[in-house]
Amino acid sequence: MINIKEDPALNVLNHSCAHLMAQAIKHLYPHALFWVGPVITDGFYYDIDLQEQVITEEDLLKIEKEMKKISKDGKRITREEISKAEALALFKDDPYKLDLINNMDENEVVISVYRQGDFVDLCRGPHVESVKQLKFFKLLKVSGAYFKGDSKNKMLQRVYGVCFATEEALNDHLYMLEEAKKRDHKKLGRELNLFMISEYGPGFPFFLPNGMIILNELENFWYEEHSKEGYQFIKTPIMLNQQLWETSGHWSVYRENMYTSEIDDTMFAIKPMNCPGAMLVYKNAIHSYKEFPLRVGELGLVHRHEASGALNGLFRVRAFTQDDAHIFMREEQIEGEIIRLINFIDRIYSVFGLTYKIELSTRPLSKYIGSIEVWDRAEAILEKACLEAGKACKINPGDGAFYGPKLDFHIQDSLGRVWQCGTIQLDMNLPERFDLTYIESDGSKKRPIMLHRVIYGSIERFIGILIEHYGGAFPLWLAPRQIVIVPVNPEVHGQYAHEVASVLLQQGLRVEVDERNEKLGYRIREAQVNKIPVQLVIGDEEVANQSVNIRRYQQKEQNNCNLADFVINITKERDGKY
RNA sequence: GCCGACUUAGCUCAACCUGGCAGAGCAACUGAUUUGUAAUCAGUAGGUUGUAGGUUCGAUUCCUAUAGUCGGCACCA
Repeated sequence: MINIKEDPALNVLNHSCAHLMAQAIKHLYPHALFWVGPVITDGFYYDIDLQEQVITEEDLLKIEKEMKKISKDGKRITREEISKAEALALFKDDPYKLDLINNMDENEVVISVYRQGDFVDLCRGPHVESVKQLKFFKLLKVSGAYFKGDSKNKMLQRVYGVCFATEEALNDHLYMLEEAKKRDHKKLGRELNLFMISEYGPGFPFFLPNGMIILNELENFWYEEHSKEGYQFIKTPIMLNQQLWETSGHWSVYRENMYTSEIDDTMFAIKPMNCPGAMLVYKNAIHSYKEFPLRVGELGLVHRHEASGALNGLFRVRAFTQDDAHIFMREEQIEGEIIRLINFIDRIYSVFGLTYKIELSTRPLSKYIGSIEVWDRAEAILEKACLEAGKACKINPGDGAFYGPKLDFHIQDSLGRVWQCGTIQLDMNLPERFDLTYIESDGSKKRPIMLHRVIYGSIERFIGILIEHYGGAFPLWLAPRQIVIVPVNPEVHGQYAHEVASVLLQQGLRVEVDERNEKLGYRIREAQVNKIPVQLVIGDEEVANQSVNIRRYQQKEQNNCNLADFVINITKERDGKY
């Protein structure tokens, strides 16, 4: 997907198109006031205060029409540099522009306005020379957006659009958006019977038999890989009492998002995070430096009361499984452990062919605990580890958790939306709150360093991302239905078909025999539609040669292969994920 | 939670604007057909139109509320 914001030519084009849209909206809604209209990754938007009026998606065509009219008129776009006083005078009736101008320092920035016909806007530019150049655009959606991004402020209306230099480029982009919609995990999840969400439990996903297979494969894979990395595993309770959450600090900070229930006059909360339980496990024994780094993993089911409007298929749910682990160590072990983790995460993602970006989130400006020196040191270690591991790392200033800095791994879905999956977080809070200790080599009691980390992030979300990433056509090891055997004539070839099936079943492959009373073409089509990786057709020839005829998903060619070789090849493919 | 849109058979959609017996394709089921690589033919069944109110002689259609879903915002794994 093209990043319009980072393409210099498209950036200018889209920015100018945002102005064109604003001009058209001003024509149609004379009372409209405009806040800002920036370029984003997939186009542009403008935030508008329509004062009681509403733009709905139906109105977008009308606005587009007006934009085309203005574009045809072909007015030049001109730049003027003005003083702050002049700017304040020019926009004296526009509180939004006054807000912007008042926040500008004349000595630092040049204040400029751009004019096109009857429209003038405060803007840094640059812009195209004439509105005539803005021909191939499309308004895509309209939504609400809080003024200055703060939910305490009033909501403005935000209209999104996109602009290209040629009709082909625009059409390609729109086509791609349509294609991406076909990969939507909610749609594929229903079609392939992977999961469902009932209105009786908004945000609480149900996994269906096919989805369960994917879930189990991912969990098995996770356990295997973590065992190799020296992890131990635990399972901590779903519910723990109020006192524990007070100790962890969640009761005061996170209470709104926690589900609670009273048991025998004591308040309990369903865990929104696994850490406090893991702390109790650590404290259950006395630990020595010799055990470090102590890696304790847990596939932990957590529940969080997420805002209703945030829910979105498997991407955002109220109950999910974190592939959590807590690692306890000495300070000098941090860097090595983090490098090791980055490589581990990289290896896992590469199995799925997922690309990702790492970001380092640093100390928040206000709400944080611990000393600045400790934060600086921790951030430096994270950044260094990232560089040592050979990964680029963008810095997100002030985005860290209150308890420590973190490295976040961001993966893109099919619509180009970015999801945080993996994260490595240093925690400077919980070891203190739970008074965790270990015995140093000199016999003294010391406080261990602890970090939390996840790789999938949430298995539910990760499955959503995988569904879209693969477009529902999973690699063999993950495919819920791996092989369909289609006897040409079930009555004649059915017996051999079942013999083949039982050989494959013994290898732990997921096999079905489709002996329905339907034409071969029908059954093949059905297997293709259901994105089943391997179809084996069996007729006279195959029975005679003790062979199978192989056709793969989305391929037309067929190959004959004797059964024994096929079994070897297919199991090798399944087990060779990397 | 906020803004907007949407909700009709298992799925995809029609009828709604302009109130008057709720339809189609796919899937399912039954029968015929016995099939060589993306849809064989015929038939059957499937619905308190998300829910609750209201307007009306009459509501899937108009109005109100509510739930859920989707696109964003805010939040976030």
